[in-house]
Amino acid sequence: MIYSRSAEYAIRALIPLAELPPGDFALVKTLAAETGIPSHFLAKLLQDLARIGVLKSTKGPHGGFRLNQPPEEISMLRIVEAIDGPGRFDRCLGGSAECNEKIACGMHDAWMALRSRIMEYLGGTSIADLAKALGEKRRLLARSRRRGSQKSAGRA
Amino acid sequence: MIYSRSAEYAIRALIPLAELPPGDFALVKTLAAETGIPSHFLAKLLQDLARIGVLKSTKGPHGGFRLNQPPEEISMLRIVEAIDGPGRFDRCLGGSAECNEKIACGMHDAWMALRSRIMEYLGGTSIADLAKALGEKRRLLARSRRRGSQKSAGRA
DNA sequence: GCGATTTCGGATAAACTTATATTTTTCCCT
DNA sequence: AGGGAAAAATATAAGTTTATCCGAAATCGC
Repeated sequence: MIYSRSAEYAIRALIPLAELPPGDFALVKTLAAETGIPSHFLAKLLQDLARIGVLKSTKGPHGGFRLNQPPEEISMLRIVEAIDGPGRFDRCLGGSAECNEKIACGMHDAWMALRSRIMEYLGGTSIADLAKALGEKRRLLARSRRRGSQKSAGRA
Repeated sequence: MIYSRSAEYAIRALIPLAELPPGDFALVKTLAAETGIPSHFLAKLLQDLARIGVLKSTKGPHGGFRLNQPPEEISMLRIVEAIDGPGRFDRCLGGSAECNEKIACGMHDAWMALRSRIMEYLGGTSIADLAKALGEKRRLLARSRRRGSQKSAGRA
């Protein structure tokens, strides 16, 4: 995997949050049920995201979590760095702590190319993008299910 | 990181093995000293690689480890799969155990594109490639370290 | 203010990865 | 055959990630 499971959870939970009517709060319990993530664990992750300003939390009745900024402005990279710590992709595949042109490492150049691909993707994809892609996919699936056979496809 | 530290160690240790005169055995202790990898831990990794046939080991005096096949035929992917287990990149970034066209996942398509890049790199790069790239880099560094006297002669 | 609801934060623990130490087995050489 | 060298196997420990639990603090409705 490219990032930790924790980061994966965080990103996954942000999508339903992005689909919420702006301003609405969601309960951790609800998000956990929707995504299948252990709720207490998710709570901690969301707290971390609240701490860095991505989410807003309120306690008490009608409380919960909501986005604290437009989903377009939240990149996957930001979440990965918040959860896994920064510099996750800085270390060269060869292992040198800091690999550069001045260090003997046969992987450096190829890794940098691949790395930039990864960073482009993570940095260039926002939660809004993910939510939108998911919505389209859901529509597509619903349509093909209506139109196609009654035979149900395998569930996961 | 893209793969585990264990896999990183294994790949790193294979490079000096590939640079050895064909047939020669290297001691774990020597490899560990050269690469800076904890020797006992490296021993375990090399044992794993011997088990899957990438390395050949012999005990006793003049024993040690050597490649069991040409380094051109050992891809990084093979090592990563041997050490980290197969399917490390099968899981979609969104978390679905098996993500495909039939499952609602907003990341699937983008991830598949990125994933194929990664697989291409890991699958397409052999230990021989790494050793060669490293050798070239070492030569280049040595030359530029002898700097001062003349501008680079432009020879390859 | 009071009680209900809900997050927050700390403590704990299970699982996995990484690392080390020790013993056993195998093999070569004399 | 016997002694020594080296990997193999096993056990243990440390560290990190993942997961769970619980009490405290905050907020709301009354």
